[in-house]
Amino acid sequence: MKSFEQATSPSGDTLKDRTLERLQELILTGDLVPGSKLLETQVAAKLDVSRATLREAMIRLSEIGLLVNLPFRGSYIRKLDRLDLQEIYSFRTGLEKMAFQFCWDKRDLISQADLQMRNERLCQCISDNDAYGAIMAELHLHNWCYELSGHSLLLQSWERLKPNLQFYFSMHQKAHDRAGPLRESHDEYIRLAKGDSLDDMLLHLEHHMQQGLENTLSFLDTTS
Amino acid sequence: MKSFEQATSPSGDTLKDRTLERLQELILTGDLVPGSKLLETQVAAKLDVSRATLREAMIRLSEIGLLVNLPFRGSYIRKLDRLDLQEIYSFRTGLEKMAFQFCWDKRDLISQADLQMRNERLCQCISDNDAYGAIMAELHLHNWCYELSGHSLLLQSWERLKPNLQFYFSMHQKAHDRAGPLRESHDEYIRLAKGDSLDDMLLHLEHHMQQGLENTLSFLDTTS
DNA sequence: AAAATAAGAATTGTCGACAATTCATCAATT
DNA sequence: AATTGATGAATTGTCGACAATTCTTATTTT
Repeated sequence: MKSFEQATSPSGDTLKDRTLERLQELILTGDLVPGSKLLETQVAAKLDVSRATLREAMIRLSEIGLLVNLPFRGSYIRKLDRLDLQEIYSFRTGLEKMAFQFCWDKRDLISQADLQMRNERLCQCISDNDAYGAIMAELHLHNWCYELSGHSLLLQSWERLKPNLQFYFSMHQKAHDRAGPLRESHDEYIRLAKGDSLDDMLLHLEHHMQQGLENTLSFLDTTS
Repeated sequence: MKSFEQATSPSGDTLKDRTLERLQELILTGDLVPGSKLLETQVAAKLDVSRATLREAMIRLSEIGLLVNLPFRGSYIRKLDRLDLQEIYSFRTGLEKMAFQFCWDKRDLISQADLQMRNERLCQCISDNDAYGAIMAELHLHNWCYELSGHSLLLQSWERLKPNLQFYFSMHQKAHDRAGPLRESHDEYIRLAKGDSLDDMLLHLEHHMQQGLENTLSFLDTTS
């Protein structure tokens, strides 16, 4: 018997899953203010689902880290401070280095063309001044190495981390309306990812991520 | 206002959490056979909780990977094959390498003494032929670098991965009643972890993990 | 006036019941 | 005989109500 198909997209057709996505969207777009408390009855009514269903969705969001649940005291929208961001970025760096190590020998012409396409989509969004699209395109670009690695645990970890990045990017963008964390700094990334030296790629990753972090960190002094 | 205290031990005093722990224990001890289906009504009755409470616990176990949930079709106890184990070990290797990179400069006499103690506890269990205790002691030993790293995302990832290891060790031990994956092979690990060369430690980690994997993989041919 | 205490309201945790979907059985068709 | 299709049972998904806990506010005490 074939073992269970890992659902490539965990967004099933169950109401709980759709609720999860909608709530996540509400958080990511900033409709729900970081630090504020989520009243289950209220949110359930807003999303037109029962509390039980909402709670099942909230558990997953807590696991991801977008929500902080205190037993009997409620769930709060995650607040990101400078330290949290540093953690996210350093962890992301480590994950992506792993991903490149695993995917390195699996690269071929098809996957390289795929990478190229993702980059072009990103550049297009930047040209169009489409900040939100650019964020998504950048994340999709970075998805490449995880998908290619064929390492489900690694991909899973990245998928869990990604919403946190998206969350911060949205916050950041909302606070300072021009898109911050983006630029054409991916040229080198692409070049090395197609190149022959894994070590160079890994080294560049550290630099690339560090720069991305500093580039975004310099703003975070709005609220303590 | 102080931001939310990350609960150091997520095992809160809520029934859902206790249920999670008990169900996890049932899986880890092998009372529930891998691949078998979990009937919610049945398990809920067995644990003497409502189905809603059980379901909330099961969601978390699905996230960890001990359960596989198929919408409308049920939840199954995870089945580990050779490939899964390889993934777990390679991911674990990457995580622990990250952990040592982060904790390296934080080592001091106190933490080194702590490491020593954990190793001695492991050796004690091995001497006593306490297989289960040795498994726990080994995991606790490896916890050291994650705790010391002070990196919550990293620690979290490890905590999520750990039950899968525990799961396999128990399966393994149940299938071949002598304790398999353990030995005094941690001497070198300890020595290098206390030493001066991070590179040597990282290199040894690859070796240490690879050996641990091979040591356990050689059995897995009981059921396809 | 400040701190401690106690009722009441509000909110989260838990439960049992109903709805939607899948699974098992068996008859009908080719 | 094998495949298809329908019917009923079993199981999961979803809901609304009750119980336990926390928060608020008023009252008392020092």
